[in-house]
Amino acid sequence: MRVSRIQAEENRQTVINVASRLFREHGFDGIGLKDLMKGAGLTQGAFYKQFASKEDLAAQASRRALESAADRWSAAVAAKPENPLGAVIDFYLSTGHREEMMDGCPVVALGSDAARQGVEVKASFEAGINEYLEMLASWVGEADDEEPSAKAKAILSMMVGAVVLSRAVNDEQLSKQFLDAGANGVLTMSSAGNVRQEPPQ
Amino acid sequence: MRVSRIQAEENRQTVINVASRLFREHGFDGIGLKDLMKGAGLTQGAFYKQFASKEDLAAQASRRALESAADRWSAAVAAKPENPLGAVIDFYLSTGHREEMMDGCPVVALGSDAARQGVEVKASFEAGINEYLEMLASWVGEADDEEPSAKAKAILSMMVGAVVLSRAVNDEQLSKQFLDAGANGVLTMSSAGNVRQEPPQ
DNA sequence: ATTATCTATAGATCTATAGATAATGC
DNA sequence: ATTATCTATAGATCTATAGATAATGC
Repeated sequence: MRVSRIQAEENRQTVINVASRLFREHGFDGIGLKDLMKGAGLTQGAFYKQFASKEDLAAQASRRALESAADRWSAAVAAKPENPLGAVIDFYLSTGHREEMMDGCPVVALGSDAARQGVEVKASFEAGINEYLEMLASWVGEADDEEPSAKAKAILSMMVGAVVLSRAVNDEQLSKQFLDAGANGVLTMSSAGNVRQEPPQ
Repeated sequence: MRVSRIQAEENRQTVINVASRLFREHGFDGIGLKDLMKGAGLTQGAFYKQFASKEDLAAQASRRALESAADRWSAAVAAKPENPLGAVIDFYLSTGHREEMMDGCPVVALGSDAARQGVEVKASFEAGINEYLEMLASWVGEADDEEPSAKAKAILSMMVGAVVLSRAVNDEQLSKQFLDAGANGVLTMSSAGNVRQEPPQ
């Protein structure tokens, strides 16, 4: 029954990977420890030797999900380095991304739920969101702006909102229009002038 | 024990109103029938004479939540009719809205979860989202555009995403920046030229 | 007579813990 | 000897149903 330390650590990583997908698919409250462990080929009894609590796993799975999402951005850019923003928009605001909740952006899949979680889960989201922002800011560089990432924040907001909205409606046409309007909106924003960081007025 | 039909219908409405707030606060899976009914001053036993299932209540509570959110937009506009978009931005992208999940926009509070629900819940969201879009489109009117609401969809996406992101992070400064960058981004979008509806390229 | 709501409960599931087992690691 | 995982279970909670009760509505 006992496995080597190396195998045990590998099992732990598998649980985190599986949870990062199943939480996105079903929500933090939509799946139990039994099914999470089963997805990793283990039984629920092994859970508390690996994690302190379900919330602990939620935080680690969120971190893993955000990391893998940022990797996907990087991969898209690597395949089309002459137009990084276009490359990311192409898949992020696609019907493919809309359909694959389990492998898609965790901010879209779990953003509303993250608001109700503790500081550990939010820290995982914050780290991933900052990675997104760094990439975006480097692609939509603003010349001499006191807050260089304001435009990046507006763009990320539009991207996240567009996919959330596209998933929340039945009407396929309306859903697709959110993705397309979002894509064009991001391009409009990226070529627009400075976006101030301070409150309006 | 039995109450009049009028009282019974009133109780039903109270349950829907309570649920529309408690679902936003805790998520669809984060609160049970017992507590939902308790919030309306009833016991869980009365539930199935009022609703077919928990999902049925979720659909009706979602509809109610979206209606009340649209009413709030209207109220903000009525108080400042010379600048309707500014009036809505002022409260939607405020720290006040960020904090009050229970009375805030249900697309932000439950958008990620709505993607996992059935057609009835999504129909409730779709109806409310279309109301939002109609209002926005009338304020950012595009002259002669084949898809008059593309800009409205981009703006709504940015608004929703900005509040989702502002709630998903711990860092108060970063959180506030999403709201402010979103507000300025909406203004940039609203004064920008036409936003096409078709996919980019 | 009908019925809105109540108490009680069935049956499933949830998180977390306890003790057994069998392999690792010293 | 230690420990990673297993089976089993405690105790709480979940959705949904059943039958009792007491008031309405005919």
